[in-house]
Amino acid sequence: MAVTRARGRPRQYDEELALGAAGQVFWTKGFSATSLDDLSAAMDMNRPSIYRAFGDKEAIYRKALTQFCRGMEAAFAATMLAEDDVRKALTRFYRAAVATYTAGDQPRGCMVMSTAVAAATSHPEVQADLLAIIRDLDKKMAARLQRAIADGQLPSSFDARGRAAIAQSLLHSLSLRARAGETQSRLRRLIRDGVEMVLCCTA
Amino acid sequence: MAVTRARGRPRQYDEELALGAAGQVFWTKGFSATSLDDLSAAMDMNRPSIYRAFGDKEAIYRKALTQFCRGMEAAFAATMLAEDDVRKALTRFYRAAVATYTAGDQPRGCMVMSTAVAAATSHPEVQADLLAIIRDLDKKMAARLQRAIADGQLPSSFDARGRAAIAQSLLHSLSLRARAGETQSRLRRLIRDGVEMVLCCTA
DNA sequence: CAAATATTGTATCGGTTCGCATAAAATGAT
DNA sequence: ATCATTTTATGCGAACCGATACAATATTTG
Repeated sequence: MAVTRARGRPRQYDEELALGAAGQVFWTKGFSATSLDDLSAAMDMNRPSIYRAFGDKEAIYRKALTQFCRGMEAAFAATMLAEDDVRKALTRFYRAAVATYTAGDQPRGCMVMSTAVAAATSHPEVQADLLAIIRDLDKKMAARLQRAIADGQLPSSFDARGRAAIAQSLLHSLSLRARAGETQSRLRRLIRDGVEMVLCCTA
Repeated sequence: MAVTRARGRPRQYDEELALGAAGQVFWTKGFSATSLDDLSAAMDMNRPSIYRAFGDKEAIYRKALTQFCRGMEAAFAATMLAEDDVRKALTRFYRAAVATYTAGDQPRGCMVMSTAVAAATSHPEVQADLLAIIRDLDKKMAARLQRAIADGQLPSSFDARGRAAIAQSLLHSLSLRARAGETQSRLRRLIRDGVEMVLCCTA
């Protein structure tokens, strides 16, 4: 059976693409510095269409943030989960993160940490999103460390949950420093030292 | 000799106080979400007076940021430098940081990390300030760790500079998590684990 | 073809933004 | 008392803000 097309006038925009374009603007300029005209231009949609499709400015932002997180999860899977050796996995993960943080004309860090944080106080739902994102990564990270324990790469005394938070703090710092314009070499060094730190066994 | 008063109409505002009031608003709402009307109300000055006294919005923000950093430096001295034992010093420092990050009705994190980061891409001078602030704390932290080595509390093989960056990454994470609304107990635990991490000797 | 449905485009609303021009007020100097 | 100087206060304007009302367009269904 053929694909039954929707009833009315076919939409010109691609939802995923439009949201991605919106995300780029938010990522660069931040939530409140981004105007609907900015979004309209980037998404190639006029404002009424945007409202109809995604809701108001906060709703657009949150949808774009969710999309960004899907990308992060994919990157986590492609680095942390795809590599068996924990040390290599962590290194690949951080390097991939820094690569996206510093990509483009100017470094932007992580969209979540660079833009959601500022918006959190004035927008409770964004704050809730932010907390959920952080805790989710804590969980994923802890699970990966737990796996390393099961694989015999880390001692059973290793505190996976505690270290997971430490591991994420490194990511926070990399994002912040990247957006601050820190040099690649310093970021690389932080990764190197940080990985050892996260995995080091105090015994 | 008596204090020679200024020539014209005496100013009603106190520079330090007004800047502090401005900083509070910026800290809570972020740079671009803060309007001059917000500042005018908080500083108890009308807009033209603000412009005359501090310049435009960005200049006000940067001055407020500088004032905030002076407070941070004082806190650093009161905790890290006043305490001889490194472990206790670090713990006191982080706890003091979290205390200010979570003070008030709603947690706001650190003003620098919560607001300057978002503004950095659109305001190059703020980005430069941000980088300078980060590097300055790296230096101060490294010097303190170096002192601990000299005091015999850490082995001479201890990499003070590398660990200083790690130590600051913990601070970044605490700020971020605080603003995200993380619970006090989780923040405390991160401090506990983090201090051990920073000081742990891989040897 | 006509009706129903969905998206797009025009045009605009009321409110807010930043920055400034100008006047008023308060002091010291002469 | 008058002038010079400094700060405060009033008020404005051009631009922009987010959001919506409404008409036009394009497609499926019947």
